[in-house]
Amino acid sequence: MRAKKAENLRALGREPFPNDLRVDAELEAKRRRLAEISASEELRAALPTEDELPESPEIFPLYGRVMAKRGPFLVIRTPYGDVQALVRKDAVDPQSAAELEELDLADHVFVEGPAIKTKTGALALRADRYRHVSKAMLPPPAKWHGLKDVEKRYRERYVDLFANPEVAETFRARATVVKALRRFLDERGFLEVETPLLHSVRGGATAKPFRTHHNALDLELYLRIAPELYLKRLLVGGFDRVYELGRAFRNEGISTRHNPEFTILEFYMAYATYEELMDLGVELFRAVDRAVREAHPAVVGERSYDLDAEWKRISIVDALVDRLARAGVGDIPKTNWSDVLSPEVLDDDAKLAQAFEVMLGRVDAVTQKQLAAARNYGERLFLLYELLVEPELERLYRTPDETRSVPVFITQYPFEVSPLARRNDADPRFTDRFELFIAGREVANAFSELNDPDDQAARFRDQLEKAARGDEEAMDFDSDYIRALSHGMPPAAGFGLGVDRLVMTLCGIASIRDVLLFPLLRPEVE
RNA sequence: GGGUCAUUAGCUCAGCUGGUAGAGCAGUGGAUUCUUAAUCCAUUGGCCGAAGGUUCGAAUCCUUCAUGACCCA
Repeated sequence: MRAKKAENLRALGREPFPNDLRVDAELEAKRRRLAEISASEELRAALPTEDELPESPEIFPLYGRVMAKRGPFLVIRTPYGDVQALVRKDAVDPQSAAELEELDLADHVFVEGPAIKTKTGALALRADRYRHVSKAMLPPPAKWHGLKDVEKRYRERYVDLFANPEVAETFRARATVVKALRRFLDERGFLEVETPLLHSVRGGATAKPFRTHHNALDLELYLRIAPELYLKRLLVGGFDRVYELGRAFRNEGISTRHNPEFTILEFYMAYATYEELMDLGVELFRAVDRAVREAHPAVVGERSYDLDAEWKRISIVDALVDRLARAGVGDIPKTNWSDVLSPEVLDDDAKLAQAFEVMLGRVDAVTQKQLAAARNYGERLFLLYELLVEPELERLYRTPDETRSVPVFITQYPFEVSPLARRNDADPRFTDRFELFIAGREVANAFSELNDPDDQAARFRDQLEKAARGDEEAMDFDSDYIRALSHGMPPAAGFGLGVDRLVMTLCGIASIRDVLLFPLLRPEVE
C-alpha cells in the first residue's frame, strides 16, 4: 500500500525520495520559532485567528515527520517539538491536494503558510501549500502506546528516537554532559589527545580484553581496556595536563551497568596529588551537573543524592571500622563477621588471615571462592570493603537531615589492588588513591601516579604472577612503559571517569543501555 | 553463574480450570473536515518464539532450547 502510494506520487511528478527541498538558516530559524510559539501559552495567545489574519501575514515553513492525523490537522514532529498544520484539501492548490492524498503516517512533508490560533487556543500552521518530502515504507509504532518493547527499542533505536521524544532528550543531555566535561578541562589548560585503541600490551586497568589481528604485520592486538599508560607517557613527553575522552573495551558480561564498549574520560595533571584531584573532582561534577540541569531540566528528575552537601572522604580502613561500629545499619551479608573482625584485626596481616580462616567455614560456596582468592593483606582488606561497605555506602553516608546520600571518596586503597598508584609515604601498604561513589555507584577512580620505574616494574611482576595463577584480568609487563618512566615522569595525579555512568547518575537512569544509542545485543536471527 | 518474569496481528495487549484466535490503534474502502488518543460505518490481517511430549483435542499442561527484561552473585 505504501509502495502503491509511492508509485502514485511518481505519477504526480513527485519523487517519493526527492532531495530538492532547500532549507536555509532563515527557514530553520522560522521553524524553530514556530515550535517555540506552539509550546508557549503566552505566545500562542497573541496569534490571530484565521479570520483575523492580516492582508499579507508572515509565512512560516514547517517540515518534518507526520506523527498523527486529526481531522484536517497533521501533527509534524521537529527537533524542537511537535507542531500541527491545518491542511484543507479545498484550500490548497490542486498539486498539493493530490500529494496529500498519498500521505502515510511517518512520511516527511513540507507545508507553508501563516500561523493561526485555533478554536481551542492551539497554534496551527494554516497550510497554503503542501508537498511530499520523504516516504516511510514501514508504519510507525502505535501512536498511543508507542514503542515499549525494550529489546526492539534498542535494536531499532531510530524508531525509538522519533517515537519517544524523551529518549531523544536523554541523548541531548548526554551531549551536554560531554561538552561540559571538555569545557571544564579546556578552561584549565588540559590538552585533548587521542591515543591508540589498538594495543599490543594489556594494561591500564584490570579487565579481560577483546583480541583482534592486524594482517600486514601479522600481529595479535587487543582493543584497549584503558588509555592510562599512553597518557602517562605523554606526561614524560612534557604535556603536563592531558585528557582523553573516548571508548574503552572490556570483554565482560552485559548487565544494566556494563556494556562491552563504554566511554571513558581520563585526565592527568603534573605536580598534583590525589587530594587535589578530590577538590577538582567536586568542582568538575558540580559544573557538569549545573550544565545539564540548566539545559535539560526535564531529564534531571528527583535525586536520592545531594551534590551540594559536603562530600565524605574516608579511607578504606576507616570505612570498614566505621561499618563494624554501625553493624546495625543493614544486614551483614552471608554471615556474622562482627565477632571475628575488629579495628586491630583489620590492621594486622596475620590476624586478618586468621579471621578469614574462621569465616571460610561459615559462608556459601561463592563467597568461599572469593575469600580463598584473596591471598594477601591488601586483597583481603579490599574484599571485605567490597562485601561489607560498598553495598551500604548510600545508607551509611547521608546529608545532615538524613534525606539524601552524599558523594563518598573512598581513599587509601591497598597497593596490591592498585598496580599503577603511588604508595602512601606514611604507610606504604596503601596507595594515594580514591574511588568516588555517587548514589552508591562508582563513577570515578583517581590516584597520585606511580613514577618510580623500579616500583612499577615490581608491580608488573606481581601482575605476571597473578596471570600465572590464572587471573585473566591481570596486566602484561609493559617494558616500554618502564622505559618511559625511566626517562623521568613529573610527579602527577590522574583521574578516570565512566562517562556513561556519570550520565546515568545525573539523569537518574537505571540502565546503561538507556544512555547508549546502540547497546550491544545479540544479532537478530532470521 | 543463580532466580523471577516475558515471548499471541505492523504496534500495545486480552485470551480463566484444555474445546474453532480476540480487542484497541495502525492498514484498506467510504463519510466527515477546528482536531487534541479526532469521530462514524465497513473491512483486511495470525506457523500463538522453536522443538519435542501428554491428550480425542494444546496459545493454554509438561520438558528442552532460543531471545529478552528485572533481581541476586
